[in-house]
Amino acid sequence: MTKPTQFTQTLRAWMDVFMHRSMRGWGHFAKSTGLSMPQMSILMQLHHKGTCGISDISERFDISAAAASQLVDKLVQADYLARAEDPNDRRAKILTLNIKGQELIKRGAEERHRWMDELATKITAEERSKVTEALEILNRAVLQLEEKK
Amino acid sequence: MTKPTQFTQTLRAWMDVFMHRSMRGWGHFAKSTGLSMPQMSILMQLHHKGTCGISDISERFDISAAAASQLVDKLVQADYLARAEDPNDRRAKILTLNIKGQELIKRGAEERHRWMDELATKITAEERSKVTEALEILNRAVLQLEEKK
DNA sequence: CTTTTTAGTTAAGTGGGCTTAACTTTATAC
DNA sequence: GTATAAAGTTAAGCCCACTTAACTAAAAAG
Repeated sequence: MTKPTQFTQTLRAWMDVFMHRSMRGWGHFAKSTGLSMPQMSILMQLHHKGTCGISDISERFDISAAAASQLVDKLVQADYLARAEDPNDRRAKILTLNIKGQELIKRGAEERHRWMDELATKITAEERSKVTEALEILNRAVLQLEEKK
Repeated sequence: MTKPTQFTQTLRAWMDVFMHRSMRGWGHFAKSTGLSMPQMSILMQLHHKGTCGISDISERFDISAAAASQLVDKLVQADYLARAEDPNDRRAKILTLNIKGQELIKRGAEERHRWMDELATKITAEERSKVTEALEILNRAVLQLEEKK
């Protein structure tokens, strides 16, 4: 690990700002849609994973299965996601975002992408390609990290 | 804006993963400390800004002044922050993190920094310097963006 | 085939965040 | 100097997330 301090410091600084903005952004967006933050988080989780069961949500957010079931039920009733029976295990449910849910997440993401587009205008084309390359490196590293688990 | 698509796509991919991890991380950390997410957010906001008043919190999180006052009161009673009178405007209060609050935030940040350190082990020294440079570019761009407001 | 474990639901009750409304105190406007 | 606006606080009440407990139904274990 050569020069870990500068790397870490820079990454930290970036993280601080970036996370601050993201969380505030999602919070406001959730409020504007009438959904609570936990509900929105479930939709995001589902967007990320594609599909999951009640117990997955329970684990991810560290809440009881009962709480997960109740939250999901509201989202199902509001038509944001579908809850189907798992053919392989008839006790389990398979949750998937339906169109309304997908569009909601897309809209939320777009709002925050706007900030990134603004960011893009503040840097030159040359810098932009450097940043792109760097982020690709990071994305690849993340994949490696996730695979190992 | 030359090649905006690749840049945007990469930034988006990074953002997705990164935000997901950060939010889950903070959520779990908040729970482990016994604080709620709104309370934790106030501490983070204060860590970020250094100092602010009740009305600032009210605006930032889009809640009523009453709600902000109540949340702050709990944090004051739990000794996470200090609420002093503003000498320039005796109606207003000046909120600052005290030692306990600072250490809490530091601890929370460190936990997520551990992930970044893991990330650092997945990339070569050469890549690391590229990434560092790129993130510095982004940080500078963010500063420019914030100044303009 | 019986027992136990696992996935999920339902119900009752708790706690916390949030709101509105009424109020105090200080600053600003005219 | 009086009126109005602004910063916070307090209280009452609502809603929602969350928990525990009791339950159903299906899978796994023995």
